[in-house]
Amino acid sequence: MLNLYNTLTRRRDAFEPLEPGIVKLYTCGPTVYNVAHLGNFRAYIFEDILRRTLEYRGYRVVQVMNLTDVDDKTIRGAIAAGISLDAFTQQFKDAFFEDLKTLRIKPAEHYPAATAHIPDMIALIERLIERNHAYVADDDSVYFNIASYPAYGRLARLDLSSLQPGTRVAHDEYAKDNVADFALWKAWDADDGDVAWDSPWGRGRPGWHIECSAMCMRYLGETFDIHTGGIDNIFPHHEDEIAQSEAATGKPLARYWLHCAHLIIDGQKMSKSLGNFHTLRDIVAMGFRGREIRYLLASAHYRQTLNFTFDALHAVRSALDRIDTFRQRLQQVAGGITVSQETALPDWAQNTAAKFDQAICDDLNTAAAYGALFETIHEGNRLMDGGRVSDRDAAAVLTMFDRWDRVLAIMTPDADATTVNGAEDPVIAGLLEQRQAARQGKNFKESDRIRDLLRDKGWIVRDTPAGQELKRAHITSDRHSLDGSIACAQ
RNA sequence: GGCGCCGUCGCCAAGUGGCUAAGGCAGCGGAUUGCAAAUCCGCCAUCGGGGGUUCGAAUCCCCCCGGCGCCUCCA
Repeated sequence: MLNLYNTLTRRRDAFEPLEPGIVKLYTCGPTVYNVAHLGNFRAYIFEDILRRTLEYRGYRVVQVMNLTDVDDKTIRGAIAAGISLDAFTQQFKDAFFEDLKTLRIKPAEHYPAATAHIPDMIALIERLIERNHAYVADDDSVYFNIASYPAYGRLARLDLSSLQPGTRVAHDEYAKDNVADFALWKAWDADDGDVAWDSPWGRGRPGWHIECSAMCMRYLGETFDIHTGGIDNIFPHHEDEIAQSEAATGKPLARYWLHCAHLIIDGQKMSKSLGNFHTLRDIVAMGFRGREIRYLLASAHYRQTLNFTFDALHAVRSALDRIDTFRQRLQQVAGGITVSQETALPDWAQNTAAKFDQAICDDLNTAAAYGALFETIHEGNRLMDGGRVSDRDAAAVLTMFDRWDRVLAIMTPDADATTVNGAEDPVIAGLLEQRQAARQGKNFKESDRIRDLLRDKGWIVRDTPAGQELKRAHITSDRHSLDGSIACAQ
């Protein structure tokens, strides 16, 4: 059984899809006015792990992630750049998909763009007007009438009567009947430049929330299973989505609402003014890998504020090394044999296998799942030291790791980071040969000199009973190692 | 002012009423190694502070201290 914490009920609810075997999932995506930052990716990794867990549990998943390509920020950005809205947002859409790959995030089935669904939004707004849930104001904008929807505030647990207007209430929204009413359609104004669509209410553009309602219903139906986003989306975005969708259809929109907590940097909110604002690209440029960042962003439970630090990121590298070393060791013991998932696990792995499943199915407890992973590694190493792991057992554990990795996606090194045979580079191969000869002749001074030389060239060599092994050294530059010193090998 | 979250070993982080408080990183001692590396063995926290409930609390309640978030377009 899979339990998921549902913001709607504020409990961990047993998950059961509407339609057996298939899960319809809507995940709030990026506003493409900028390159996404670490906080955004914390949420997308959470959603990826949710998706992967559902698949792990045997469900087929239909996931929709919207791309918000029209709003105040995208319009402002396009005008500032002097290019069309489409051209402006396209570059960030491209960057977004590249970043998803870097982080091993599985693609969704659909990535609808808001600008491609304006007619759907107009149709939905018309439906709301017909049902008296929306009205055209004097400024030719259309607003949702909150007073017509008594359940408003149910998700965020907000008491409407106590709602105080925040500082960001636009001054120009005087046309609304009620300050809490929100825009479904915004009449064109000069700040919009040439961004506008025709509608029954004149030229204008959609409000923020309506795109998600229109697009989730188009791709997933009027009621679907899971809707996710960052914790900050609970109000107003998701609250408004529920109001306008359910007022239009009379049916519940999504049955499970999951929200991911924020990320902080060194205990502080990530912000440009504090100088701790990082995009994924910034971190990659320092020499860290997507795999490492993914591991770190999934290392805390998704409903817990995650403290991102460079110390922690360095620690990840060592942890991943431990995983890699263990898997290599298992492969050696397995000696090339592979087994199916049905093959019985050795006793020592059955225990942690159960722990892993329990953890991941308990509201996606990735931190505890990592615990099970490392307990397996410890026990496996211990038994392999004693020569008490058969080839078949090693293969079975490798198969289990592969299965776990369908959820975690952190086990395998990047293709360009895998151990390379030194023979591929004649210089390196030559040095290895020289070192081998020196060691055979007990000339350890010379062998140590070559080892240092290799390290300077970016390779770490270690001696094993099977001979020399070469690993690529991993160089990063961040505030803790600005000298570009060599950290652990990848 | 309203609503909500959090404070667990040097760092990251599980655990939310009852086995000796997971796990990773770092550190210390030992085994192993020509030296390293890897691995193993051992060591390394009583849970922000105070009070209360309970046979029993890191886990529930109250107060205080500290940090974070939402309150109309921010994941």
